[in-house]
Amino acid sequence: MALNMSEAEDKIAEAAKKFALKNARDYGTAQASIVINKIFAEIPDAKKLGFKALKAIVDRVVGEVNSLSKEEIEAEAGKYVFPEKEQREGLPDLPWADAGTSANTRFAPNPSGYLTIGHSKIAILCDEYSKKYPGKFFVRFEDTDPKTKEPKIEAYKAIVDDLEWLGCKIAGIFKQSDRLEIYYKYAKQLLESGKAYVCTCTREEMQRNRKEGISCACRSASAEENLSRWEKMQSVFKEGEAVVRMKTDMQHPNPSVRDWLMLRIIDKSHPLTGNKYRIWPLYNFSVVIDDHDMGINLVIRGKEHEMNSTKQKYLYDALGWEQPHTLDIGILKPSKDISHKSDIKKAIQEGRLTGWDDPRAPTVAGFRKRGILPGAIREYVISSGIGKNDSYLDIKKLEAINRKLRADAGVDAK
RNA sequence: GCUCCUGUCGUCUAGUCCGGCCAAGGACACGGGGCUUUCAACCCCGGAACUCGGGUUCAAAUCCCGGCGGGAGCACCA
Repeated sequence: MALNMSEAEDKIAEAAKKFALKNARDYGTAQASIVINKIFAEIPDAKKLGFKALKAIVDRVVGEVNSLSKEEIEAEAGKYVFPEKEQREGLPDLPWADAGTSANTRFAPNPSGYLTIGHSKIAILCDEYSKKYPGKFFVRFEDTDPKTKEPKIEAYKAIVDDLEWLGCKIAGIFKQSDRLEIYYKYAKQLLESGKAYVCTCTREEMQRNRKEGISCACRSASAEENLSRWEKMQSVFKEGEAVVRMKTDMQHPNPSVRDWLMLRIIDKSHPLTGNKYRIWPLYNFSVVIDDHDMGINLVIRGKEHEMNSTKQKYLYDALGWEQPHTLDIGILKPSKDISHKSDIKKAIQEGRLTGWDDPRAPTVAGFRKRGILPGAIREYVISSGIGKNDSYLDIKKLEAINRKLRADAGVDAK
């Protein structure tokens, strides 16, 4: 038998000995199945040999190794070098990216308050990826609802300050309230091409139709009619009397996808534009226009937006644009009792916190006052990854990272 | 209810796409020891997990089916 041993078999027997020694050293006795796995993983030729033949070799070698004394195993194993496990550094690679990819990202807050730790996770991830794949990171204020989400003037600056403190490299700052003419241009284009229509049904009728998958008469109106109705939206129609809808699929399983709303009339003064405009875009419409306009190819957002991709796909197709790549991220919540911006607002009102920058507040401003370094927040965010599971902030871990960073920087040196 | 997403140590996670270098790695927390006048920090050591049940395979955290748990969306909000 020994005379017929091929070169491959020698190689395998040698590898088996090496793995068996390591296995015996680490766990007391070597196990054949573990050794076989390692051989399959490291020696491609092993498959050619066939499982039975391989097992015979491994069984023999494992038997020999297990008959050795502890000292002998230790000595023999010491002759080999076993690589340490590798730990990935930083953020994972983008599966679709290659060496020349540049990632253009955006952080799109509503200017209604200060940045929480949850927001900063998204912002830092955007910034990090636009650095990892050199591209641009934009800030875009989504302030298109002066009624239910009234923008706060101070917030525009406070948010930018927080982002800069966090070390984000901002390539440009946009406000959607500056961009209404652009949205109108595309709305008209869509109306002309029959991809969208002005709907004058009442809110109740529309809700019922969507729920039941029924197309209303507005849907089949001519382009001329739609354009004329669009003009009337500027002044004749009252708030709630007409909206612009995207033509999607009235039979879509999710009723909210069925001919979703693109623009509506709001007769309330906007803190930035006053009464200049009264037709305001809805989120899904303005987002698509802006992302395309700004050359965004990587959208990083909270996973609650995941469903919006389905809606937006119709718009991208209608305009002939390519949908950007997306990363839907699990929400990083400050703690069990304070998990949302509104909880912080409430705590301030009730006097439990002195303000958004209270050192106990889970806001960027609060952490700053508390002595947390921006680098610590970034490192924490990066270590928490891009998974879709929600998680609570592990404050002890953040503080541990912070301690280490402060020591490295000599901040607390005596 | 419908549509979609998700489930790894106490916690946050790596690994899952492409099965085998995983009897599952790291960090924080915890326990023990060291150092220090004490505490903290720091150093060393240790315990600690693949949601469950089937299937495929020589081999499953990884693939397939089902159950259970968690989350999101179903706005003229973003």
